[in-house]
Amino acid sequence: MAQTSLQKIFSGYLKGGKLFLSKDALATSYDPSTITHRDKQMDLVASILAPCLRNEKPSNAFVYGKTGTGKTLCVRHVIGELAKTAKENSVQIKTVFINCKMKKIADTEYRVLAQLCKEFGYDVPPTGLPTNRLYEIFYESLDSQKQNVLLVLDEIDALVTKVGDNILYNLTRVNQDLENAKLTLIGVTNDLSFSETLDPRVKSSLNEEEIVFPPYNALELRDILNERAKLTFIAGGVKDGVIQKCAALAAQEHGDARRALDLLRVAGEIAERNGEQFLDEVHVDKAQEKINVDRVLETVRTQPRQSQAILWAIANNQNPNQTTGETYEKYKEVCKKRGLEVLGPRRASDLISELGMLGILSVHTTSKGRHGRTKEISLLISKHTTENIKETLKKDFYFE
DNA sequence: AGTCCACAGGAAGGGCAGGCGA
DNA sequence: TCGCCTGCCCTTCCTGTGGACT
Repeated sequence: MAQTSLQKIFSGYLKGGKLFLSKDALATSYDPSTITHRDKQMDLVASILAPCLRNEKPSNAFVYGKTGTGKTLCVRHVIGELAKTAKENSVQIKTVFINCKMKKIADTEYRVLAQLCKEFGYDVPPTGLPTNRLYEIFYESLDSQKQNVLLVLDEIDALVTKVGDNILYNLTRVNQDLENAKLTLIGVTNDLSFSETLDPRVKSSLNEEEIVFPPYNALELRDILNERAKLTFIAGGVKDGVIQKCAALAAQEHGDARRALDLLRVAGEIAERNGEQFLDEVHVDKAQEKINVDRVLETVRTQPRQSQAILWAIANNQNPNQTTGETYEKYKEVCKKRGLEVLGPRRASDLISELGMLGILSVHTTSKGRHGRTKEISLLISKHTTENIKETLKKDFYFE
């Protein structure tokens, strides 16, 4: 029985019209040959980094812009072109990209340094050495040959929030001790007020140049989508209005191009799965809903058990506006039933705040006068998504 | 204006795991 | 083997706080 239904799916898939030419152009990793609506920013990055080609040290720079505004893509693109030109002219340039949000890879001072050492061919243990020793290894390897090193720290705000700006202070000072190499830092962040939080000494040396990437507007997003859609879908596969709708929805979410491309891809996949010949606006609506649910479910799945227990307690409480104390009591019951260890109220309060930061809960601190000060907690997701979460926690993690 | 509640949230530190070097 | 280092999760202790109540 199951076999025939599987075969039905496969033969239906084969018989159905082919909608996609290739999905590559909608992938996050795709590097287009030309980047639309970012000429000004790319020129600026290029002119800042150009001194490399004369073996001079470029200024350190900060790149600001919200998610999906093309910061990382443009920086990578410019550096790629720079490396090509350097190679043609026999100039020695090394570029290192580090994403500071990569958990367990580059989210602490030690790990960033370990990653840097690795880039220069020195394998250091994932933990154990004093940080000073790592700095020494890094400086030695960096200075081992005459070269201009461009170090791009993507999502630099995540690193500084977590471990402070000590590491940036040390990295901006490193050139004083180098004889052969020159190190240039390029910080990429989506927090526009990030530099305000830095130590003034770090700020002045790191913030020598600033490039701001404004959000894309709906028209710009439409151009980007049109270009990518041509490479992705068969001619005539996308109905009128689809691109506009994706662009408009993404423009509402602070002009996020990544979001727009995701919408288009998921909409295409939904249409293809239904065996349809065209992609229309209904598929975009479905894609929007699916992306939202998937995002939340993925977040919930990857949370630690204790956070899941708290979420379970909140999702199963009839009261739409719960307090910290109330939530904590329910959470204790859940732990008892599930045989989990019960965390202290202090830690539980932090976990509730973290769920708030993830956009799953709405958490507001309010004062109820005589009745104290507390957090007001409610679910920030739709009823449909909440049911999905409950189902997932029940099925995958045996909550009941 | 002062009191009081129910926490918020910062600081310090404990305990554990993983690892290095002598 | 031991002392030391780091990261991580957590507890304990403490001070601070907004606003209803007196």
